[in-house]
Amino acid sequence: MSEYFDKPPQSCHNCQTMSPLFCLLNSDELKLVDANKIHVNFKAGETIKKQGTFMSHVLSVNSGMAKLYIEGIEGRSAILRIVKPTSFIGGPGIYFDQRHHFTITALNDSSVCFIDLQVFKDILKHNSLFAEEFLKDFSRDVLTVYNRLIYLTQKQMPGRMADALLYLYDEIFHELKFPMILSRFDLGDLSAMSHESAVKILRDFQKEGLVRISDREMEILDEESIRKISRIG
Amino acid sequence: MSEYFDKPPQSCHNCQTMSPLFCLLNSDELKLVDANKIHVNFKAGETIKKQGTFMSHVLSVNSGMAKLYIEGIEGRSAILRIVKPTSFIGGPGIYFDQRHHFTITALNDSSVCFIDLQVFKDILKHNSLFAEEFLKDFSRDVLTVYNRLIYLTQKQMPGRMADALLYLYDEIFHELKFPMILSRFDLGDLSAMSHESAVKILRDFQKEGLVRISDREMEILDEESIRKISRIG
DNA sequence: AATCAATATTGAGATATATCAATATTTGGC
DNA sequence: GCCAAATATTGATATATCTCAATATTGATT
Repeated sequence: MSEYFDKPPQSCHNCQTMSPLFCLLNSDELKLVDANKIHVNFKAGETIKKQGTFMSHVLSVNSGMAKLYIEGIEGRSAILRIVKPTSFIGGPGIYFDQRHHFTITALNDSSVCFIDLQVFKDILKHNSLFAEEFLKDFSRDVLTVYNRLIYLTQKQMPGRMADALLYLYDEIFHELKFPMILSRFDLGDLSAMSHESAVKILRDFQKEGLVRISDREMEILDEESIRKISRIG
Repeated sequence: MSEYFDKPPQSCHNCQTMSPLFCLLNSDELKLVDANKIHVNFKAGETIKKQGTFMSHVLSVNSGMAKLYIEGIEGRSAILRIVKPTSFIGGPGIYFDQRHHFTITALNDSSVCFIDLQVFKDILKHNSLFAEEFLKDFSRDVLTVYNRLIYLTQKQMPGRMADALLYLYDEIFHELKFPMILSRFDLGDLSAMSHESAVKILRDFQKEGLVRISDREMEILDEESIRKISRIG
């Protein structure tokens, strides 16, 4: 009995947390998705999808935050982006090799729908508006990676950390004060530096009054200066 | 009557240098492409497409090599890939914002077809086999960028240079001895280091007998060692 | 409340890498 | 073939960054 029935599997038709992409489906298509989806809850820290595994489904995150990262060399990771509700997660594996090319880990308790990949592809083939929007989404993600490639290879640590903070502000929380869901290790993985360096840079920012870090909260106090540090690298 | 008529504009139907993607078009679609394409020759060093400009066309490189790079911070560039014939070039701008997100410069004399973007999109919408192949192509490119992101941020210079050389061998020339079409600046941009560092690393490789560099030619002498350097970073 | 494990912090030292400046070499244009 | 400009090379030096090791703090579990 327990958890299994706490949240009765609801139909996609009256789902309040559907990712915007799926709003473009008509009733029949939604029914198809409904019949071929699996809904799973994850606890903070759990792995939602593991890099390298077969891509049997695409994902839609209904609630909770997650980090999406590439597992690189000798255990090091590069966080590509933070996933917030409600968003679709596909990736280059859909059309290339049907594998996941990143790992997704829940940062807090999350609720995720897994939609059968073949069903997803079939719908995409027949609904061109949906296809266009999917491609737009995918392309936006690609541009984020372009951007990350540039700033991670061409800026030094303070600039990279500033970019990481601005990313959290601009793209994820839209508030200068936000809950610090990322560990120092995570911040290092997001800005391509060791976690010790992440600590030191943040300490410097704090000393100069640019940010305030208290228990599980981060506040950008001097946005202009942070943006300047981002700019001058 | 000069260059204009040296190479009479040939029809796409009997084009011998069509990129593989376009081989999936039927006769009518090819006719449409034919009627809405422009063919241009470039000299070595010329800019084929400039980052930031409006994407009115997609490209197909018929002959010649080119470098495709992102213009980053303070004039620094990151080469994403080397373009060889015959290949299609689109990019994330097609579906996101109709802009070019990289610059393409001819490395030697090149011949390029520009295909009207709207025509391309229309065909894509109606030919699902073509669409699938396009997506596969695009996804492969994205994975290349993923890969580059990891190796540029997680390996040190010798590993990055080894990867650059192996990229040229594995993906572009398929021969251990190949023409050195890239300058030291370019090699630096391909492996995220200053051109002076590129020179020094190559000198070290040469001293240890791993490669041979002579006028405009590069030869990988000890592939195993180069692969090992790539692996251990 | 006590304990253990994970995370965070710090500073010292080692290392990787960029920058600068000087010189050499190559290349394209005349 | 000569010249100017671009490219390549080199070594010295400055700087950025990582690694290591030690300590502190926090969080989860009992």
